[in-house]
Amino acid sequence: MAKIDDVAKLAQVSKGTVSNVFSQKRPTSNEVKERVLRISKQLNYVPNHIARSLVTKKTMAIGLTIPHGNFFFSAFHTQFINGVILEASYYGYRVLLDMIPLQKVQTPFLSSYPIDGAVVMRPTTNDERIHLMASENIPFVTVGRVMNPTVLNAYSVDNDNQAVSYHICKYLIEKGHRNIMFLNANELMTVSIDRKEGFIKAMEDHHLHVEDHMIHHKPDLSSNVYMDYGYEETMTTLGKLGKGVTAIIADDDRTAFSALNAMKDLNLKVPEDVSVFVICGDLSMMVQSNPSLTSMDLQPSELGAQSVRLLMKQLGVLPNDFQRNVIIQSKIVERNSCSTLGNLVK
Amino acid sequence: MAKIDDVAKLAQVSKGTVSNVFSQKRPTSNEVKERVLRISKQLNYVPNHIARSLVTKKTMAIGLTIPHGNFFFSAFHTQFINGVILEASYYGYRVLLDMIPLQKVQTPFLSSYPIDGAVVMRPTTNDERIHLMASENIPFVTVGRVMNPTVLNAYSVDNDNQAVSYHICKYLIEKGHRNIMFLNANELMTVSIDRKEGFIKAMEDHHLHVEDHMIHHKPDLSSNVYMDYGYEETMTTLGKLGKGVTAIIADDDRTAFSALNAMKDLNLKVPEDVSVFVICGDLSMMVQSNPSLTSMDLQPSELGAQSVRLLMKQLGVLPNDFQRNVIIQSKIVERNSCSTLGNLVK
DNA sequence: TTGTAAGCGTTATCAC
DNA sequence: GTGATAACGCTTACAA
Repeated sequence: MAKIDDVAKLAQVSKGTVSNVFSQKRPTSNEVKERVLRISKQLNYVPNHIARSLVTKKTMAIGLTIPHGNFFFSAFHTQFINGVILEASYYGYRVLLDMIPLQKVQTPFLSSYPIDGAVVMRPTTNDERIHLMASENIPFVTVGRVMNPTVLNAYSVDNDNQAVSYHICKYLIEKGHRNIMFLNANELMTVSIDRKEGFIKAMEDHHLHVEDHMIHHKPDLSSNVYMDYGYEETMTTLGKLGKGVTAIIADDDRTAFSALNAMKDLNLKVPEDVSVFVICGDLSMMVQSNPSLTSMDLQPSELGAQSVRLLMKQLGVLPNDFQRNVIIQSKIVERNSCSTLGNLVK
Repeated sequence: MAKIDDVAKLAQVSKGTVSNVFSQKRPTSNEVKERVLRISKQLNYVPNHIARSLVTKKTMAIGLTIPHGNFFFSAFHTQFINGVILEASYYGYRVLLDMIPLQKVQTPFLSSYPIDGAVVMRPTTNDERIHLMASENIPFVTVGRVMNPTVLNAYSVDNDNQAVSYHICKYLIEKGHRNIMFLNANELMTVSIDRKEGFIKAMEDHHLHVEDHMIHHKPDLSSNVYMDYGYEETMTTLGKLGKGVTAIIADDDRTAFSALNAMKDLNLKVPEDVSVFVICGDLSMMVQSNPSLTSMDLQPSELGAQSVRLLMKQLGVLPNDFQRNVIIQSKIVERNSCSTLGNLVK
């Protein structure tokens, strides 16, 4: 591999000049620039990324921490990651996929973490990854509200999750539903807390009582019913217990799918018997199912892009306006899975 | 951030010794090791990854090239990526998510690529990413057979795709089906070529004629019917054209889902009227659908792990036995979506 | 087993 | 606008 000295020698300039041609941190005359570039191509030279990093102290990479373990991407994750990669590459940044190491890192591998910043997906209450970032002084942006008591003023992007569930609930109430089952995300995730609040608030604002059977939480990843979440809840609440639920709000497409299957087994029709609302699903799955699923679009790829932009502000790549929290708009996309209840009696 | 010199000074050893304690490339006395480690912890010192890379010429990162653009992960991808990350972290390697840059890299960002090797997912015929790797001399492993005419002897992991479709087809034929529709992957992917051959071979081995309506290919990513693949094909072939298909083989869970929807709209029952076989789907989706879906398990996470292991052999991390191609076993998982045809008449 | 010192390939500083 | 030269923080012969 050709080095900067080789190019400098052949182009008859100093290595400082060659450096400037590539980094564009200082102007160079066109004549010299052209010659350097020509020689570089000829020698197949490109600056060594590592050597550059050593002196600039920038790795030009950001970490993307995703939930670890036996984890499955939903449509939300996929689109989010797409947004991150695209936006990062726009600023010349690479994306390092990043999990919390399951076992402790072995000493021979131990070293500093070669990223300039990180995007932390879906923090939990008192998230250990966030502690790590904060203590290592790595700039980071979370997707979802941070609730670590020791970490204040974190940068984050998020939907207004309280509003999300509030509006969904309101939407259903206005269609005449008053017995709504909410299949919420995992209890530890900050989003689920906000959404629960929004749900309750909407109910109370409409003078409806929130009963126990109305709110469920997705079990832990490690749980063996994790993949089935939505099925049992639907079977039990709508079937065995006969709670008279007329509408279901599902946390994601997978959950909706499970609920839909349960209703098929219960011989319940959507939306005639039960309305279904999906919070953030895979477009194709929602459009293709029959009926197509009414949903709340959380704009995951926009969340991804904005989280990178917020990171760039911390890194000084973008001018920092010190706005620490970005809220991404969400909006209801009406399809055919929610119906108006005929008899609007109380 | 503390540096190696700070630790050396405080521990009253040379920096070479400190280096050895962390890299474990040379033995150190327990007494010294313990002292160095203690001081390091005290100063919060860890070796600088970049500086180490500069001299060792290893970045301890591998690239994972995924299809770019408006792309959606199927269950296959998710599990595959899980396998890669887990196995890579086992050897102390990090994973750089890697897409072909959509626009040409701008000069100020131009530099060498900081990875030691790469895993290339699902190569196409004459894949440009593979050309890039080969010309840059970056060790790589493909997942799926390489068909670039200029790239010989590439390392790859794969299922025996010809056998995969052969066995599926044979399985269905032995259940009495002779009019089978195969919703294959994209035509440009090497897997689809192999699978098509296997399908045809199985048909011919059983003296069945392969007709035009039997083999379809997933459209290009850019196509606006990409997400719907399976729906139209099913509607047209089983509905409008009335070709008398009794079994469908779907390339992935999404495709199966579309086909299932089409059949619902056509008032066709699975498996009574039509049998459905999924090549590699999301477990939960297959188990939860009604009926649960019979499928071929391709072991995606094992593919991921093995691809990393093959890379490690090229990088000298693992002893190299020069076996360039690893075949991962696949096996049929019978569930309830395939039925035996009653009348086994020709 | 440990210390010494020469790199690794850049960029940054300071002259000119 | 360009050239010399000292960092950047580590590993690795080689010597002891």
